[in-house]
Amino acid sequence: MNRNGCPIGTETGIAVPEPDNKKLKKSSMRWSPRALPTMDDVAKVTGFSQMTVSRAFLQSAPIKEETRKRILKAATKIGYYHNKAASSLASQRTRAFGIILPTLQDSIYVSFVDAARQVFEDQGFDHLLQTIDYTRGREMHAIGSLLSQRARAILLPSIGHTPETRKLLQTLPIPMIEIGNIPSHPIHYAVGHSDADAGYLATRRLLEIGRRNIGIICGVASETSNARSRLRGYCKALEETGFEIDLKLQAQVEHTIESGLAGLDRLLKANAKLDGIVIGGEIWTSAVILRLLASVRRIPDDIAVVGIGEVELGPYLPVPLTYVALPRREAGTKSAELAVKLIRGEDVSEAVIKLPVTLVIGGTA
Amino acid sequence: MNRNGCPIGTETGIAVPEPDNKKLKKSSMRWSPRALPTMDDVAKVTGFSQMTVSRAFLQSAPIKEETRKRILKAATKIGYYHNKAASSLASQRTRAFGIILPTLQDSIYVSFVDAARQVFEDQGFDHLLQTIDYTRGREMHAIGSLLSQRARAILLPSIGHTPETRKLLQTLPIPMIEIGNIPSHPIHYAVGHSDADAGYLATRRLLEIGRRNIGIICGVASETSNARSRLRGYCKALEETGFEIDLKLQAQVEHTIESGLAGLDRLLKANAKLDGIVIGGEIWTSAVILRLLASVRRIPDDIAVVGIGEVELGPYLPVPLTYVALPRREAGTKSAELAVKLIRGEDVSEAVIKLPVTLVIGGTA
DNA sequence: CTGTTAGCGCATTCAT
DNA sequence: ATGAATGCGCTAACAG
Repeated sequence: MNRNGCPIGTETGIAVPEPDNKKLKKSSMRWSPRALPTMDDVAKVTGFSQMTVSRAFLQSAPIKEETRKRILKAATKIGYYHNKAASSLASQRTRAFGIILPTLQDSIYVSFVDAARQVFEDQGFDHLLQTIDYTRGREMHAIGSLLSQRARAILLPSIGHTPETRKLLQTLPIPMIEIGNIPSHPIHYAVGHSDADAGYLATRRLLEIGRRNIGIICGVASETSNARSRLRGYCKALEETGFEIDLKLQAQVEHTIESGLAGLDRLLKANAKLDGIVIGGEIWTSAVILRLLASVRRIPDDIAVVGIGEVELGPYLPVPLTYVALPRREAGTKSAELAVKLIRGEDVSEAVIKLPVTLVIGGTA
Repeated sequence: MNRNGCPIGTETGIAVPEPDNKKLKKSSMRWSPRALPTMDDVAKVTGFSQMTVSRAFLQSAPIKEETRKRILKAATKIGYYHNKAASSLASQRTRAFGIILPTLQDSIYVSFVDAARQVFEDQGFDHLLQTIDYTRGREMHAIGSLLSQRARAILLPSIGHTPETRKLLQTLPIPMIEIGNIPSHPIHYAVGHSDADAGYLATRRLLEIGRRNIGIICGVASETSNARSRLRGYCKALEETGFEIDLKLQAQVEHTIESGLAGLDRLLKANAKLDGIVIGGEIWTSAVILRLLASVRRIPDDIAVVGIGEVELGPYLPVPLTYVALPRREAGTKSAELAVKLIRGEDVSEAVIKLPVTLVIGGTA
């Protein structure tokens, strides 16, 4: 900082700094590959045998603590990194789990991944992250990649398996742990919640505060299982209270904000007396609320709104969001713990772990 | 769907479905591990030698197309998956790149990762994703993990290397490609943009529409290099126009919405005539704009706002966002292409690829 | 185009 | 607690 309170540094603008790197031949910017040291190299340096060096890197091997320290120090010094390919080939196993995510896009799975990662790391395991971006074809690709890397188990979203895929997944040699909406017939194991419960809880809230014309915006039921489940919970709540199901109150939309807003417009146009909305997906929540406010509807006076799933902006919206919280983080922890137990050959009491969804009351309903 | 337009399915509620899995002993839910087939197994089934099976899985190996097809079909049938550990051990190389992300949280890096992944996949490479959640200690952990997996190059954010880390990174045996704000002294290679340019462009816009008391909300300059750069660009624009730098117009805040809003409040309190704000981070953008509107300021009439970085909600805010777009996706593509070229031993013309930032004009400024 | 031989870097098993 | 021999599953280099 200079006295004006602004950082001192290179000029802003067109100038681009030159790298000052010794391993780059200045003239040609070509990278010269270098081979990494092996355990034999570390052995030679320390005077121990290759086997003892190996022991220094293993979890529980008989080795004197001082020896281990000496070896690890020497290894660091010469730039040795434990070769996992060789290690897992020799030991006939890896210490890695796979995680498949539908998308990185709407950061829904962030807390899930974070929680799972923490468990794996604490237990000395790696995790291999794959994304499929809601593309069916990429799911098998991701699984293939993880199996090629000999992941010990795979955590994957429960959404969107076709019956054929499901059959194929059944036969896989490692445990598949489905996350999110618990499927009616899990492949192997499942950890998550019931999206039907979530839809039910959201709709119940609106009914309880006296709403009678309740619409829902959600994904396309024929395509995604969680949209199907949320819609089912919505219908159940309505029917329980003696309301008729009205298709005009359902907007099944694509997974984009634009599409969600179009769905909202359809709902408003087709239902003059609309007084409640369930927003069945984080991606649409903020935009729908802002659009409602922009159209001079008061929330919750004119229209009450309940979201499904937490959104970061929720507490900072003009009216703080009322929503059904889904147990993402807990699912991450529980599923990772389950995975670890399984590959340890431990007995697990349940193949399905169902976590509760909870209503968080803000100001929108 | 039934005639009422709602999905038919299992009851909502407490009931949890039982898995119908043959590989699970019903009584104990314990997983029985199975060994995966090897190339020898495939060889036996097809009648070819193990080496020919190997060729069927190699990128460019002399093998009759019909033979390859037969082998691949048999492999699929018996559930063989190419063993990457053995493969890379034998071939003395992997086909994997590492990507390190600061966080999955604010989905800033989604388009970057997506673009990079696409390049890698097209070229037949894997990618290994690691997250460090802005924690310094985890960076070396992530790099170590990637080196253990023998990644051929690493794409990593340019933010937040301490001088010591930087020195260590210099000596690594594989190319490090820094992404995002281009550092003044890249470790090896860098692909990205200038955050100083971004700050400059945002501030210029506010000056050009006649604003005279322009504040900035950004990260803590002493901690993150991109906050430092953005602040520098902001100062440069002001000084160019002959304005004094005023510390009261700078809010350096933590990477949370809460903290950003507190910063906004400080700016408003300390500067009665504040008529422009640069929001130097996606995480704060939507919340700051909503708070301004809630406090009965008109945008842009009372206060004009320019964001740095695109936000998904931008077009759907009460006033559509004016912002400086950062080349995330292009950086993903370019950096992945660079990585591939490097490990192919190809010559690259530049060690630093600087991509332009552009002003996208909405309604907030 | 296909088969044979050797060995990648490490962990297992058995010695000491 | 340490070392020696052996082989994990695959690919490189050669032969045919």
